[in-house]
Amino acid sequence: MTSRQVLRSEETKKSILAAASELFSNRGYDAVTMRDIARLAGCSHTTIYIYFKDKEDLLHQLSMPPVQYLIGKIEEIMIQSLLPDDKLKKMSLMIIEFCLTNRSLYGVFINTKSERVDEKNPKLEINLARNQLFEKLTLIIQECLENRLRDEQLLMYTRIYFFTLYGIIATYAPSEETVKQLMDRLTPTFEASFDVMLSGLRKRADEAS
Amino acid sequence: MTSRQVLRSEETKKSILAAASELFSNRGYDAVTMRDIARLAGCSHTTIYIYFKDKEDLLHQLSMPPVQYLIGKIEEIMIQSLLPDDKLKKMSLMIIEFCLTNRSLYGVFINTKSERVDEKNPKLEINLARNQLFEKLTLIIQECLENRLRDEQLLMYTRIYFFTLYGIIATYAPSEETVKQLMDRLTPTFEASFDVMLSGLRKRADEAS
Amino acid sequence: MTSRQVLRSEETKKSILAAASELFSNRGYDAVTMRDIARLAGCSHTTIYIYFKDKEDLLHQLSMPPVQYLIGKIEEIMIQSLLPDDKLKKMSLMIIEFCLTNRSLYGVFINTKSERVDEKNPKLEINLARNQLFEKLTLIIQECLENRLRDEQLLMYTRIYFFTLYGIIATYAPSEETVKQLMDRLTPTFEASFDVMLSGLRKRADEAS
Amino acid sequence: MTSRQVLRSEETKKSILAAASELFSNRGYDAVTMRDIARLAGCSHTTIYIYFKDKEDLLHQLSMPPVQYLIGKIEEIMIQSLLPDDKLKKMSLMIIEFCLTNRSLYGVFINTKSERVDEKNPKLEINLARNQLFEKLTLIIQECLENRLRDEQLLMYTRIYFFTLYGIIATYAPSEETVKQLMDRLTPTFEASFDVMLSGLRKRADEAS
DNA sequence: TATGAATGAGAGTTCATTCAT
DNA sequence: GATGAATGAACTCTCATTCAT
Repeated sequence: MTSRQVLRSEETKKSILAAASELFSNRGYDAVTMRDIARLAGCSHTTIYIYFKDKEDLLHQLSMPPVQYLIGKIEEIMIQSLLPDDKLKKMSLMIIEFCLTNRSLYGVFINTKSERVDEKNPKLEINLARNQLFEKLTLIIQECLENRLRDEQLLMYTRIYFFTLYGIIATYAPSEETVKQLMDRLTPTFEASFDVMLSGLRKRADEAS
Repeated sequence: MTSRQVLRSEETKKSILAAASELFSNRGYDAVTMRDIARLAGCSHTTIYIYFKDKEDLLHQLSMPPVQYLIGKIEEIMIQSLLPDDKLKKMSLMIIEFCLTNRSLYGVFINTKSERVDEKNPKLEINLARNQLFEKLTLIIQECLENRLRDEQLLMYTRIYFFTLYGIIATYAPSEETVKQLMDRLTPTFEASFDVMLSGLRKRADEAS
Repeated sequence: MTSRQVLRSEETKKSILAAASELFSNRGYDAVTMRDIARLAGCSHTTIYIYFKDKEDLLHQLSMPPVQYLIGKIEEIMIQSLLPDDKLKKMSLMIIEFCLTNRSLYGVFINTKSERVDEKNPKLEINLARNQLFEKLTLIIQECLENRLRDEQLLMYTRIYFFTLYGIIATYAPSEETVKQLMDRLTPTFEASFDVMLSGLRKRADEAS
Repeated sequence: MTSRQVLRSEETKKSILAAASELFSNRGYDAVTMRDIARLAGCSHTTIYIYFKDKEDLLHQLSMPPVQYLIGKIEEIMIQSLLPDDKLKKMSLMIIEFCLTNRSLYGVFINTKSERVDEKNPKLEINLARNQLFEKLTLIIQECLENRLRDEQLLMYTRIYFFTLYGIIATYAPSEETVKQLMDRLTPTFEASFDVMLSGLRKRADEAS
């Protein structure tokens, strides 16, 4: 195989992934057909089967890279010199935007039959990523609350914060508005949510100590 | 029509509803076929069409009664002589328990393509019910915050509270634990969540006024 | 069986026939369901099977009486003291109106796989009736042309006249207008058609003799 | 795509069209199922959907080409140097032969729920074709009657002529004889019909002027 | 590598008909 | 005699997937 061929082959695979990503996001996994993907990718639907075992495999291969990207971004925020509260807000908005951007995938990302959001020992790679994210969230929340929390408290608080975050995502994921529309319209509401959470958590932490 | 026939007819309908409920819960509406339901209900798939116009009608008939029941229960709480905070907590726990009990339907209940959770003018009866619930929530939150809120503030605060509630539900709905197990294990966490939310909302309301 | 029961039984059968007749006429045999018929007849769909072997049997039992009625009417006209031309016109209009009234049945009436419209030796009773009609038509046409025609000529002329008649019926049978609307609107056209045909036939008969 | 593939594809499509044509002709559109067609065509029923959007599309693709062919032939006749009467006869015979050749489709061609045979503003392409034919008929009839007719007269006369033509077609379409047999046996009758019509129309036109 | 052709399984739904009462 | 309950066969159409080139 010449390097030209390799190149072309890789391009085809990329275009399939791009097409699938867009379609899954906009219409949901079930509503998208292999032919839809092929049409948008500019190839035959049979070509998809050269690169991917089946439709599900396509979904799986599709879900990892964006998550990795998100984690990278989150790590960048972690080392920025910002107030903890601002870090948490920035990170939260980023997670929301990410999940709404990858709407159909957010389900895969957040929800793959994991009994508890804090569960270690994940079965799928995707759970690994989710847990990484949960850890980062824990870290920042600890920072925000000035590291006064015991482990079990911290876990609970992170869970509580996570509920709200997940609630936001789950509320707007089925919407048919674009991510931009949603974020433009709702960012103030989201930020208010974070404020409320942080205030509440602080109050409780103060009372507990 | 003899009473025996009536009885048999009612039993068939019930068994169809039971089968549909179970299957929708476990696999989701789309993934379940009419033939699946019939098989589990122990009848021919055509029999379903005697009792239900189509698949969607089955879903609707399935989802309305429990929701009506919930609303009744909530209304009972509303008129009890309790502290506003306790009413809100009781009501919240009840909604969570209800949604986890009717797992597959909670999606229908909360999520039927409604652009906004606060939207008026609903197209389906199910939306009506959801909006009723949202209104009750609004009322109690206003009470909790001593009626100091302007409308737009109140709306935002209710939404924020709703996010957390929905987040809890969405987090544990996919779990395979029984409702009882989940409630026993997590009620303290849920109550902590409500506390945190209320504290946070109060703080913000104080600052705003 | 008491006479009261017999009476009631006959009424049920009649109401089924009436309902079927109306529905077949308006919507066509295939588009009508047994339940449609039962609903209009005011009985259960299973009751139909007491009186009729199946749907087709219903159609057959349905098609004979109106045809008999038509033939009776035609015979009345035959013995009236009218000019032959007027008889022919009256009879023609009557046939058209009849066929449009019994739209779905006219097909059965005129068209049951009969190779030739003049064929003797019919397989079905319905063909018998049609042939009777054809004979009457032949008689009047002979009258109109002053009995000058030889048999083979007469046959051809009747056929030709029949084509026009049948063409009219076949043209307007699929229409969704009511019979009354059609007859009101088109009677002049129909009468002109008869005139044209008669003139033409006379001219040709004159030349031949 | 290799030429072998193209060839095979075309053959499949042809075999589907052939099968559909035969079945529609013999049993009528509604009574034929996609699986019937597939069985006769020697392919899977899903294959049909590769070449045709749905059942109706199949019917349409089936009916258009022959109609176009007929119109072409008619136009050829229009410009030949023949006596008007001979043109009309030739054209009429051609239409009859065409309709009998495409028996099942003649219904589609002539009868697609068109309120009036002279209606302008057609919804389907097939109606367009039929109207074209009606216009040509009108033109020649005007010629035959030496252009003496007013529009409304001409319209009525064309309709009358059309009735006869349609009556002939409708009479012999259900026959199981071959087209050749029918034409051989009946052409004299058909020609006599045209003569009668023309004589009659002329007589009436004379009297009216 | 890539693709058009082709398919089997299966979806929701309808309907004439039979069964049990 | 009459009916509600129930069903099997069949309908059109879709889709993920495989085959042959």
